[in-house]
Amino acid sequence: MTTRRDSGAETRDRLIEAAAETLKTQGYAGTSARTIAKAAGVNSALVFYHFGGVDPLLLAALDRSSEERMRAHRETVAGATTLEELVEAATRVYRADMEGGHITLFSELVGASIARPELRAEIVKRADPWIDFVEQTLDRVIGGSPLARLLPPRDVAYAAITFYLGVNLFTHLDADRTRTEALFGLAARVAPRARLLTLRMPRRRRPASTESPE
Amino acid sequence: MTTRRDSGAETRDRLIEAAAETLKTQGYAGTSARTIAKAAGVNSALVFYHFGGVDPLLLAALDRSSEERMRAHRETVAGATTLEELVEAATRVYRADMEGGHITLFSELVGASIARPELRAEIVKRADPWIDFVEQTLDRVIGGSPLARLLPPRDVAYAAITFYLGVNLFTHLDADRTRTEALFGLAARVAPRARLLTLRMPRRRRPASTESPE
DNA sequence: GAACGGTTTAATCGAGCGATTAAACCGTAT
DNA sequence: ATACGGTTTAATCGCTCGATTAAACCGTTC
Repeated sequence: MTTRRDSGAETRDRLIEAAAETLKTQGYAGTSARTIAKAAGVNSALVFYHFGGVDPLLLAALDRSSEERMRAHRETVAGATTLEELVEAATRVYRADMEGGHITLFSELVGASIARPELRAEIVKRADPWIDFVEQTLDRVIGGSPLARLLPPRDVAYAAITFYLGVNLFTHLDADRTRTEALFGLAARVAPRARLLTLRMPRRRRPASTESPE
Repeated sequence: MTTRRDSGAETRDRLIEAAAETLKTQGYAGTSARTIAKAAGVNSALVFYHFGGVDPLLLAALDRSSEERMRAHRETVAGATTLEELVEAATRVYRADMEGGHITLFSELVGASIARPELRAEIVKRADPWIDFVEQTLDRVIGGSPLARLLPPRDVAYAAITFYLGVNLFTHLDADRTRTEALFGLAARVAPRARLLTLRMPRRRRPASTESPE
């Protein structure tokens, strides 16, 4: 029973949905209050009435997608207890976010924030939870192991996010997705070896004094 | 001795320079014929007279930067004969391209090509030589080693480019560059171990029959 | 049934956009 | 000296942009 009084909620919903879709398919440069409103089947002035502007609407779209993905990823990753399982879980995460367009949403806004200082602060605020998430997950799985000293979870988290952001751009150079699949294949091939590192590297404790004159 | 007749060459030069600068600092959305021309101190109609449009000018700017960087990188990487040296050389490559803004130039255009099919084809054409370059370099250094079977140079090249594109976006989330420095630190810490993989992994030649059911 | 108020609409503003054009500019060749 | 032609300029066109506004809409409340 949709009364007119609270019909704003549905309009906001449609706008957020349309904003996400437009940003994914048209990029930031092709995203405007008019194009979003048209995709939502709604008057463009409502973008400003409900959200105060285009950028706040896009951030709302990112927030919705982010919350949904974060929930899904926490579940995906929760069961992983070895590095091998974690790499496999991460592969599923990348693939899901890539196919669902969440990476595009995220990285388009990161790119857009180049020329918009006020937007950048908002994006950073939304990126930090993801970095923390990766760090905590890594720490849970390899924390305390010798590998964690070679690869500090925080730093690896930075690398993972960097790679994550790059995936979006790379897939656009790769229309038929064969190259992207090669990336997943690479991860799948490396994953089984990953655990070997955690187990065997600490064993190798030779006096490395005479190692190599370079 | 600049005559008016061939003054077009200098104008083209200034436009290319200004186009690169504008794209780096303002992003694609903030780059227009007018903003570029203003930065070049030149009438905006000359963008169309000399280049036929904004996008061709931006591609020309990318080409100039690309050629210069490719030349520099071939030199940087030429001396590397071990995987460790190669990782160190690659670190210098990433750092140089990041600080010089070439990554921004590249990835901004990749991002812009989301909504522009005709631009995307041009970008792909310009990305392939870089993928080939990484692949050939990897093949030269680790080709034939058992590591190359675990990490096929072509696939690793895809991963390197993906990471390369991500670096640009990540640095924009990282105003003070401490996180980015952590990435370089990570590479520096991993590099010395990289060679161990090439040397010691082939030795481990156990009958892998009972390894893992998976 | 009349007033209220959250929502929606159409019209509009000034600005910047890509692109075009006619005219002016000015070395150079005749 | 004069005409040529590559280059540059200012003006202009049609368009889309973000944003605002007054009026209309309509379920709710009294």
